[in-house]
Amino acid sequence: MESFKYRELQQLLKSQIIKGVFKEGDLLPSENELSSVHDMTRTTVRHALQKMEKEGYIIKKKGKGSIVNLKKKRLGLLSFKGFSEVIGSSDEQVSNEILVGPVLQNWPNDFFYELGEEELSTDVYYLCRLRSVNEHVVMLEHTYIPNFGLEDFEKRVLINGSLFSTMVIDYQIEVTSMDQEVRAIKPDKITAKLLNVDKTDPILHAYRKYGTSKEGFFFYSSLFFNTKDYAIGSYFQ
Amino acid sequence: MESFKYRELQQLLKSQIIKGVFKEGDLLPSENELSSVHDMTRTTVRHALQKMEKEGYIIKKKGKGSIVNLKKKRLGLLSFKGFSEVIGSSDEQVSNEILVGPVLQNWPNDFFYELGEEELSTDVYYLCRLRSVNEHVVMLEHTYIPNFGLEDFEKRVLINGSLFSTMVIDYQIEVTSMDQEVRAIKPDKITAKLLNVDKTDPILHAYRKYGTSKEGFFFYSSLFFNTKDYAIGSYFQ
DNA sequence: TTTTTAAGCTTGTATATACAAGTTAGAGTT
DNA sequence: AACTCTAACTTGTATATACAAGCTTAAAAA
Repeated sequence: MESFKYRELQQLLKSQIIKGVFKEGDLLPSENELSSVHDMTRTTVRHALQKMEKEGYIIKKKGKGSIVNLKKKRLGLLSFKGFSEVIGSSDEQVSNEILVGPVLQNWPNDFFYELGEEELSTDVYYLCRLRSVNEHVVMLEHTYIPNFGLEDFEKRVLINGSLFSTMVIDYQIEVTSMDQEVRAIKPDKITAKLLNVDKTDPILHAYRKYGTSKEGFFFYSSLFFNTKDYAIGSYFQ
Repeated sequence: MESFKYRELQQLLKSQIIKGVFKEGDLLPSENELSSVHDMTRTTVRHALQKMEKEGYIIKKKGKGSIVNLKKKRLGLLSFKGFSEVIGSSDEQVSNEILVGPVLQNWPNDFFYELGEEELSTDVYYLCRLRSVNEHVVMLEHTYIPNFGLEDFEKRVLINGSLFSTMVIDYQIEVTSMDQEVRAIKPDKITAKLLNVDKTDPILHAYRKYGTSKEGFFFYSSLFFNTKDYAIGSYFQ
């Protein structure tokens, strides 16, 4: 583990944000305060904050401060959009049901991404989750996480129901990239039933490969979306 | 126009990259060279380069230099991925047919995004394009561009067949954000015929709103994808 | 010839400092 | 009570400097 001052501050602030020490809309301590408290120059503090802004954790405002920003622009996160309103900020109810808890198993045959030798030599955590918005099922996700030193992963409870948050806080692994393939398909029988759609209804399918800050560590998802009630919204900048 | 040293360098390098002074894979001059040539500290040069890296124009490598990077990660750009190979880098043939050239017209009724008063008070350029890969039709795109001082837009030829490049070079307008809504749908009769799919085949649909560097200037697209032969690939970091 | 080493390039991290410019709250005025 | 303006905060831009660490190449050693 390389250890740089700016990186340590970054990790600290990030975990504080995720843990709720600083909440959505809060101001972080000022750059001057952070620099004196953590005994580093403001330049170093700014370096840390710039990285965090780039990753979407905060928004910096001149003359104001650094504002905590959790809902937007997190990498690979897709927000569900209603036809007129955005979900999450309003009073929509989002639920996250784990159908199959993290279980250690072998890799499936004909896996959807090509795997490296190291990956193939380990077993893999499989996780199946169902997401709903206002009682409407919108997403079915199959996740595959290689068992590279994830201690007691099957015993962890997902923080905020989020795999990403859990990885950052419990394992200091940051998701840094995402590669995705999207298609419109007709659902198979089981998927149709779980998503509560007719077998003639078109659904959306995505294969994903996530890259992380841990060298050589990737994890994978196969996702099915019901876009009848809610479209998939995404925002890039 | 605010004028900062780092911003001037940024603009200069960007335009040099787009004009081809520095090509894909080239190394930019080193930070020390840039700092002495343009009479600024390396810190200021680094500030400019960091912004450019964030925008995807370059990739910085420690010990190596700043590498020009045009093909990847440009905002809102979706690459088409074959089931095994990526298109564009290999010898796949991509064609871009304009079905309806830029024509000035009124806004359609019930437009898919809510429009501002200023936008509604102008007319709009409509553009309909069909993209194919190896004779397979993969995308149908309807684009709507408000006529905010776009001189002679209907006479322009799209640079590299790209609307984005044309806007940057001919009008100095940079696309800075993209908001998108995606659904899986059954095609209507006309769309099915254009995309060369059966009317029972699921296709992918997206509404898009693009934000630009020009205050208050947005443009819009409605896109239909045939994902039977090629999935939609995207990569984020 | 092959390998090792070192020098000289590159970017990355960090300190110390100064002034510019946006925001806000309170003292003083009207 | 309502207003103005200043003082004190905030982040943004910029300089000058130093050393660390990754990459490349060419000289030196095996």
